[in-house]
Amino acid sequence: MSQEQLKPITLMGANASGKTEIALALAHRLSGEIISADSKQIYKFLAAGTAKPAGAWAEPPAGRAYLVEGIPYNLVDTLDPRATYDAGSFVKEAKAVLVKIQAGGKTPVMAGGTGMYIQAFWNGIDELPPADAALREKLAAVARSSGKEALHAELAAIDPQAALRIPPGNIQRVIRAIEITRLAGRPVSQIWSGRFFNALPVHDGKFIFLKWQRDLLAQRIKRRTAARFDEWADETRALIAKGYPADCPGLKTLGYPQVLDYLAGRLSKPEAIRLITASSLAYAKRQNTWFGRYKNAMLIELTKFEDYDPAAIADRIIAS
RNA sequence: GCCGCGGUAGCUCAGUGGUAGAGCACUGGUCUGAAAAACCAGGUGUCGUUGGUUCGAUCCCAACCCGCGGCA
Repeated sequence: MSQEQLKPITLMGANASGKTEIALALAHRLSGEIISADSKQIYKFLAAGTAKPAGAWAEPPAGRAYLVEGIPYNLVDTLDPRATYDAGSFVKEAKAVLVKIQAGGKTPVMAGGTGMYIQAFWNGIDELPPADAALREKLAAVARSSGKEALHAELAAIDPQAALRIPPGNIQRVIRAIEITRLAGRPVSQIWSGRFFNALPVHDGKFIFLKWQRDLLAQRIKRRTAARFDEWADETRALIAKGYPADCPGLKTLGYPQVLDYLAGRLSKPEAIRLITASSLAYAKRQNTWFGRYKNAMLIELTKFEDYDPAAIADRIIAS
């Protein structure tokens, strides 16, 4: 196996675009292992709701692995839904996995739809203070009592540059900017190096963006949501029965709030499916906007259903 | 058949005698440890149809069409 063949393949695309099947086809052909770049499939017990690839945990002598079609699928099904996860953790873990895969003489295939994680992985992220839940809650309380504008003004007072870049309505980012500035002791705008944004990802290997024509993707999402809804409802009911709070990080995932509303009788099944489909589509739009920036990615456009042939697409990627 | 209510954006609806607006949807975009998150921008229209009154009607009047409810 040459060094060239051990270079990673990064496969990006919106939800329901069929990345998993293509990644598996690639792994079969290249003797590869998959690294999932997905902020929600990382959680245990969220399967139907996150379209987690169906697999099983194996405990071979070589080590514990989640296997899908016999292929190790890394960074899925490992985290408790009560735990938080973030881009920094992903970068650290994914880098370790990448090294491990290559050391084993296999080809890493990174597949996922979480653009921020993929970008953080390739561009790196600046050394920033980690999240401080207590501080965040304090700042959120300020926004609740005095308003978002007041919190934004607080940011403007300590870092006018950052305040210009972040709209007052985006309270999450306002809080994060204040958090960094306070914890680091200097303005966040001076800490941002610009390496994360303002640059195309400096990737190694192949860099692929799988893009469906919108109306076709809408049909795929609609079909998939309806098909797995009952299983999704069972899964969610079981989580609540196990004592997981409805607002824990794992359940703060697209669609679960609607499923919870359905379980509570606040939404009918067709209505829940309609709402979930709509927000999945909105999410797909954001994903495509994100990946669309990557002019250095190989674009695979799917404009009819027949275009989706995982084996053929895998061959095309390998030949590129 | 009669009575009542309604017909305005893709949907649910607000509104005015000077050609119209909200929420959601939709379109484009932003993004540094919550990212399946959190945001920013954009109104896309035969105001059911046809007449009448008026300088001017989406609004007032009449007839008609359609929907819902009630009475027959």
